[in-house]
Amino acid sequence: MKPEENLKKEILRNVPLFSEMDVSHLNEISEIGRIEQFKKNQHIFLENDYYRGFYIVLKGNIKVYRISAEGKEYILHLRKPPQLFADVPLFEEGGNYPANAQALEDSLLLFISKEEFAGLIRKNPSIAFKMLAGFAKRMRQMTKKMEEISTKEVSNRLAGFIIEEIEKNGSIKLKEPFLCLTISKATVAAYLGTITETLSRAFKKLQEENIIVVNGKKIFVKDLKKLKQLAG
Amino acid sequence: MKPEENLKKEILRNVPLFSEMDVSHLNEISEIGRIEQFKKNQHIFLENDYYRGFYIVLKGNIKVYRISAEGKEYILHLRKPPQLFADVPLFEEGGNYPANAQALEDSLLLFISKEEFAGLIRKNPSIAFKMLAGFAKRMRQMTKKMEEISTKEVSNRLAGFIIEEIEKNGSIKLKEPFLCLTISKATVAAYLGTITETLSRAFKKLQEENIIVVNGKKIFVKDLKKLKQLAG
DNA sequence: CTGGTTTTCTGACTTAAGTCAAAGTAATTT
DNA sequence: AAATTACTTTGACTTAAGTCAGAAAACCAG
Repeated sequence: MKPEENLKKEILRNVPLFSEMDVSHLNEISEIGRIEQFKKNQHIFLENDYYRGFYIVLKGNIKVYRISAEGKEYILHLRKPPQLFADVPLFEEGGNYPANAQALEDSLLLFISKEEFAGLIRKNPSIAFKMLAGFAKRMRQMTKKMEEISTKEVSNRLAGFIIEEIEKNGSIKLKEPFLCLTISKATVAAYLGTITETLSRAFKKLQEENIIVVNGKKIFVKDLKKLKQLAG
Repeated sequence: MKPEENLKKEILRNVPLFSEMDVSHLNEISEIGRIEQFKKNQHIFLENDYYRGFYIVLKGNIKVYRISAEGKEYILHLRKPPQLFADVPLFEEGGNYPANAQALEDSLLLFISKEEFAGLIRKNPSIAFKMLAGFAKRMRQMTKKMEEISTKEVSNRLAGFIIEEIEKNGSIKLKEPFLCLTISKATVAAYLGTITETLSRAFKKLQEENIIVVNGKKIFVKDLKKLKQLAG
């Protein structure tokens, strides 16, 4: 078996959508999915491309974004293993991708075509419920983010972002939580709905208040309590 | 049959979730749902209340909102017939309502308990797919709104809101589209992620540019092309 | 290592939108 | 209809965050 195959099975087990499947089912999913490699900065699809199916991130980091009429980039999601993206259009009328997707680093994706997925869900209708749970969770996250963008200012949103990240990497439990950005600060800015200059000043502000220490791409949390307070 | 019963059946036929059900199924849904009346300003549920089930709007207007730590109201959704609300928590772990819901006018709702719904979906698994389609549509709307809030300014968001409303009431096809607000401008402001003063100025701006004419709660669209352009 | 590119930061300035206070208008009650 | 209340608009002011331009730092390829 190719080394990729092991990674594929390993990750599939962690995809919430497939988490309760037994081995034979996982093998089946593994069969219908096609592994695709993308170099850093390479696009996976563009807005308005014909919708072929969705992706599961096996390795790397993907940004899904749109460009506004005025040319401003707006980042809809950042996706790491074992997350899905472009799964929403599976259940929509229109036949095109509604946004752009680009690899932020060399990435490995599992592509599942809409036709294959239709077959899979026909055989395992319980996947529909998994999907509903996944959608529900994301809607919750989205409403939270929407609320944040319209009621909080940038430094508060940054505080929230840092907390999310140290929760994900588990270091929130340590005495000094930390995080190492795998994406550029310009990307973080667009994700928080702002621009690099403003983000830079927000980082400075948090540093001046002795809440964090920034060293290039590394961020050390000095005062988690205050950080949480800011994030609200 | 009570007059409410007719309204109930009539509306249920229009709920996308139930749209393709045959009469016997609709009757069944009608059976399990309980009609509830709410006076203007009355609350349907509050944040952190125990989650009992979801609602279908038969008549009236409902706002689902949250209050931020600083006391700012943020409106998540405005719901009219035949829309659903509080359906997302059906598929989530936590057992509480994640927001507040309040009637903006005297309203009639159909309440469906989570237990009854679980039974319904067991008998008609196809409802899960309807639900997925509904969630997908809403996620699309939410991403659109999020993008708008973080990239456009208030007058553009207002333009978008007016277009949505005249699309919904059908008057967009007329020579002079119009809309009659059923909610206060303070509510519109909170829905657009801003405050009354700023909204008032945005209305003024659109009027000064001869795009709309505002007369109390009535808004007449004079220049749909420009309005669409602003909305982007 | 070095020259060049990209990314990030800083400062000066502008602007959209928030705050506060007050006046004006509309709606409701008695 | 008068009075009370709620909603909306206006004006003066403040502020968060965007723009533009340039400096500094980090990253990479030859």
